[in-house]
Amino acid sequence: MKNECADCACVLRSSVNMKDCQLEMLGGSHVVVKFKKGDSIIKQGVFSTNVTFLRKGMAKIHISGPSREQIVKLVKAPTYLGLPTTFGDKINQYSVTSVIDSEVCFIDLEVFKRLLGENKDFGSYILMELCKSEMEAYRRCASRTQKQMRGNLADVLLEFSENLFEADQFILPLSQSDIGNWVDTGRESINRTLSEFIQDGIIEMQGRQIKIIDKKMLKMISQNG
Amino acid sequence: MKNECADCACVLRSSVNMKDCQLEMLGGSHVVVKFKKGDSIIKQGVFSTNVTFLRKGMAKIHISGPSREQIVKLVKAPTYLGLPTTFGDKINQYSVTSVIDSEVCFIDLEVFKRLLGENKDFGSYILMELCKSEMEAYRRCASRTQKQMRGNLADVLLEFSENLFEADQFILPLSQSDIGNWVDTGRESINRTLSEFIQDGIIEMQGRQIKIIDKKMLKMISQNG
DNA sequence: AGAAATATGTGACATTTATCACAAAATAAG
DNA sequence: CTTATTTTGTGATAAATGTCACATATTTCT
Repeated sequence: MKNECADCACVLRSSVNMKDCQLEMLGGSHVVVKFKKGDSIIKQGVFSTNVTFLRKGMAKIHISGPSREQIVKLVKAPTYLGLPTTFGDKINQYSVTSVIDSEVCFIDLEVFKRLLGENKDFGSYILMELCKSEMEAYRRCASRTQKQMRGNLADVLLEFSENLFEADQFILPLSQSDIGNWVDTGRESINRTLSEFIQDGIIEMQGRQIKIIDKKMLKMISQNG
Repeated sequence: MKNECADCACVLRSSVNMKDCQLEMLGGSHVVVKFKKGDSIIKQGVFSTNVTFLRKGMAKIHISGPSREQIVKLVKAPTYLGLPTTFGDKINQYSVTSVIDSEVCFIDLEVFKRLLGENKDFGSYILMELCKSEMEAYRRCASRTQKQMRGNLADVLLEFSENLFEADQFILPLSQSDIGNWVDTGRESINRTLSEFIQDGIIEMQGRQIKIIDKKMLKMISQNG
């Protein structure tokens, strides 16, 4: 396989000054693996000694809660997967599953750590990422629990449209019951609320193809709760 | 004021190898401030250039959600406060308020950053802390949203008993409405559920003095949800 | 100490969401 | 291409919790 690590790393190059020898070090210790839609990339409870980087595609991060599986967030490439689970413990604390065909780069943990120590920029980049995602987690949790259905579903649709696909039209990569697991409700409620949105002319839907018609209204719903 | 930084830092010494010169650097750039119960230590939305370390006491971390204030977690000394908010952005992303009389050490951000770069142990210690608290946030959020009242309140009581005070008897540092803001419900529900627990002989209560009688039952309630 | 503000206890009632049940459709598997 | 499995659509009902309304304590402030 061609060494695609420079590509991988170029994502970081914009913000991080990475020396060629460090790139080589990365290049020498990585494996790229393809995952199909629905394949498990990281499994909660399993021992792991790799840092995982999502090169292409999209994945859901989920954790098994007291009664059901909870989707914590959806991420798109390029991004590291499971940094917190990698550093805190050798045992994965959550699962990651691809939701569309994806490519993942597995990097040896020791090499990664050495890099962190050697390259100050890289270290603070990772630190920042962790901080951002922790803050994000707090905000989302507060949002989820305080808003009700319509607000939460609006958030999900906006998240797809604005962050994940950056388009007003997209194909939902999740089933309705997954969305339910994301916003803490049953699939039935999701289904009903989607129907309401269609009725109200906020979105159009055919199968999993979704088109956002009235984004302003969606934002209103997201805000007022 | 006597330079108490060696004390402060000794917390880290167990896990981190900190050189004396580095300790001195810290010592030269810190200010210790006392806070009374209820005082605001960090205010969401305010500009900040300090790293904040809780030397003594206990504090609540809270964030303003869409409709009300959400308590994210309670922490006790010794611990850093607001690392994620300090690094991600110069503007505080959440608030921290002392819930009992406390002492806080303000450290210059630049000095802290230099230290991070110089001392690899320290850097990875901080990294780990961030990872742990992110994982904790995920777990808690899933728990909160999936359990109902009794389960959540049981969790809160156990958190006080096992982690914060490490005793079966303690004085609640939060009002019932604060607890409501913590577990996403109104003060009325908290009140009623506390009464139930008393009725069931699980706890005793006089004013804010709480005594846990049947911890086993409390854990049962916490688990089954 | 006395007044004002904040916190607690408790009932009645409305609302939201969870749950169950079952049919129809769409996808995946052989 | 046909069968099995997973998803989606929709009604009826139950259960949990949010909300409002007051009374009573308790704390804080001057």
